[in-house]
Amino acid sequence: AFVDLYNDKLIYKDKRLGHWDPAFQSALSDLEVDMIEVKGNLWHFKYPLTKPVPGYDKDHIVVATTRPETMLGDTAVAVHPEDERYAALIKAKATVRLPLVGREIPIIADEYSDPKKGSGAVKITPAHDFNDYEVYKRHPAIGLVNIFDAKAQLNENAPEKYRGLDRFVARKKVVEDLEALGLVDKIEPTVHAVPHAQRGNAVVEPWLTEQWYVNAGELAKKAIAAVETGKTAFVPKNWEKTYFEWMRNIQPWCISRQLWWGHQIPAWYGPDGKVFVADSEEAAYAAARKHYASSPSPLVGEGKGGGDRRTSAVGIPPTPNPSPRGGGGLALKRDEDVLDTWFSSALWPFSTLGWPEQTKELKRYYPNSVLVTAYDIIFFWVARMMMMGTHFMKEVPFHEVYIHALVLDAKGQKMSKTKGNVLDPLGVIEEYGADALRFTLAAMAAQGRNIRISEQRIEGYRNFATKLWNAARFAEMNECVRQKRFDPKRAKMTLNRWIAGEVERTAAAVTAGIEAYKFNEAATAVYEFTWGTFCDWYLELAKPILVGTDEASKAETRATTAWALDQILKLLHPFMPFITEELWARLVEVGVERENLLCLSAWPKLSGLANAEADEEIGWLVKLVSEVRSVRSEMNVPGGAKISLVLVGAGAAERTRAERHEETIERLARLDSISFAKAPPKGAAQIVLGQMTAALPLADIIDMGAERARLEREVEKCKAEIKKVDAKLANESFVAKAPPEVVEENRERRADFEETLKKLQAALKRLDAAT
RNA sequence: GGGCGCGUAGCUCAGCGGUAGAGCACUACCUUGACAUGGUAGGGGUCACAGGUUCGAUCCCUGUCGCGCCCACCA
Repeated sequence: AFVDLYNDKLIYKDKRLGHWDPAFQSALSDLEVDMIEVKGNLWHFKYPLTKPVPGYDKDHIVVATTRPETMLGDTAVAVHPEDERYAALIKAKATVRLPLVGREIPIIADEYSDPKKGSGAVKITPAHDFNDYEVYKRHPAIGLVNIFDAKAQLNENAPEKYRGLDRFVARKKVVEDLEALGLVDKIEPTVHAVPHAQRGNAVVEPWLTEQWYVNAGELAKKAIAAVETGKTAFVPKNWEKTYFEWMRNIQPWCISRQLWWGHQIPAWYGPDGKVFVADSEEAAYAAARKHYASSPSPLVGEGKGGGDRRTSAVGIPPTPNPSPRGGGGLALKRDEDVLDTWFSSALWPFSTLGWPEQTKELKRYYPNSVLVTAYDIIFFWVARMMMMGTHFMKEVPFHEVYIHALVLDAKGQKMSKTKGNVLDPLGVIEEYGADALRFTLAAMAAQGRNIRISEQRIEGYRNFATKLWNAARFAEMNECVRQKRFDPKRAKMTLNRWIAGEVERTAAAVTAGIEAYKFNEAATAVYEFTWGTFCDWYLELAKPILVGTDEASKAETRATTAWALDQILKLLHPFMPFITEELWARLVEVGVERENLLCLSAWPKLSGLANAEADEEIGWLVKLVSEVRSVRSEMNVPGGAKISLVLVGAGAAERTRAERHEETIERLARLDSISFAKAPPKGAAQIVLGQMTAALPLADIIDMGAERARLEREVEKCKAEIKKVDAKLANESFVAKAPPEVVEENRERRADFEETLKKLQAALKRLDAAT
């Protein structure tokens, strides 16, 4: 890949400023720099003009810096071309005498200087500042003076008295010397971010080095287009902004590293420094021999090879050439640097599949469907895979990039080995189980947001696992065993029809959540169903049947329970693989054997199970039981007190339902009996349920004053709701402009509240009559 | 300095142009036959603030304040 890119002129060697770690004497990039806020000063220095300038009333120009020692390497002072304060200086082509050094340097006009900052004049040190280097490239005439050696000590380009000094020692000395000369205008304290090398913590120094670069700007074009045209899509989509932001401002990618591990760069240098990039040393020699045969004999000697880039600027002794090779006295020297690890990582989507051979695997698995990763790796890896993939394979490496959350510590800090705030997953698993941890991560994986790990949530989901285990145990105890060829569509009982429909809805929600990478929605759907629907209602409603004597109903309910539990295990398996697999096996210790492990079983695809009648009937049942429980609790009916329920105004359907589920209702609402009547008995608590009023005769148990207060509260709530809806409906523009179904919905809502209100008022009246 | 994002119940967080939700915590009751790692019922929110768009804003837009992350060497 390196050779190909080189031949396409997309890899080149360039001398540029780079981050330099003086402690390790190597060029830095990527991950290796930390910005640290540091207290420092902003020193304002006066640079004297070499001669007075007409139209400019001072004899000097003020520049400011946070790194005074760099002034020894200044080669210009820049002002903004439109800055009127300095127009005369530009017009006169004025120069200043660089203090301490004596060099005469020009005042130039460049857009880089910002008239609003400091004095509006900025010193230019092209060899030691990135921005200044850019200025230098626009004004090459000013030249460039490198004043540091590889250890960031002052070199021979600095005045003699500073040579050999460490940069920070020199900083103090320069300031002192300028003060002695009266050239310090002022000193302002400041706080600024200073890049530190992560290993060793040395302040990084911008330093001229020769490195290998990839023309990332060129490669980025196709990678940008691929995302623009949707060939590759980010999930969630907002990460595309980040991707574009980076790709459109991409800098040449420095790929050489001064490390002794890694892929060595396949470049060999002839004695005159001519570079031969080739797949192998043999090929490099062949190319070199060919080259030198047709051109004048190469210089023989040392120090001109490409491997001595560090010596070109400062005095590190050149490495001796390795032993000559290939005969004929021609000796090539291989570049000592290695490739940035991200270079080979960028090739990963296809190099792992046998590329450049056109293998079966490459054909089948490139492009990939989805890359799953975290956002902190978009720059380093995703973007580069996109560049290399679109370049070498002419096709994106993957169609989707799912950016998942980062797991942060309890304080919301990114976990890092360096900081030592890493939560050990093994410890969590030891305490709560791997399933609980996994479920927690899924449940908290809302898109576009990080996860702050919460031990309480993990504990909650551990409890959920226990709940599931106990539900399975209940099923086992009640002989709910798997039936071969069981079809929930053929269930006759409303309860079983209902749960089948609920399973179908849940399966659809879980599937949709997973497919959209909304794992929290999927996890929540299966959690709510399992606990809130299956355990809290279905199993409770099934109990009377399971302990009853109707064998046909019992059989159907057992089979349905076993089936529903199997569906739960399947839906839950991606989130809780261990407990579900275990239960999958245990549930068939008696009964029909499994065809497969759970992890190899088909994902539920259900349809046609929903049944509106069943939904309505069970919904009614749930409501009735809940309301009775609520009144019992609010009225402080003692737990042991058995009371009876009188249904007033029940229609035929309600009567049938009440009779069919009599035992269930009695059990769940803790009732003695259920009866029907035209009017409620005296001294009863009354519950309005649609057309029907449910009365609980409690005269001798509870305080009727409390009942009156409870009903009045209900009335108030009802009135408040009606008032809200009325306000809406009275608004002409609402009725005219809102969608008709919304208006209709509100009318219905109003009618429902009105109905309930009437019934409540009637109930109150009866209460009054009774007391 | 540039970019991205977040302020919703006490806490941790979902959600969303038209009835404000979960878990934990809290209160009361319940050792009922799967489960006290449980059950039942409840209390608790001007959805940061201010404007704007809209019939209607927690949700969309703008601004302010507070917080976080990423990128950027320092005049």
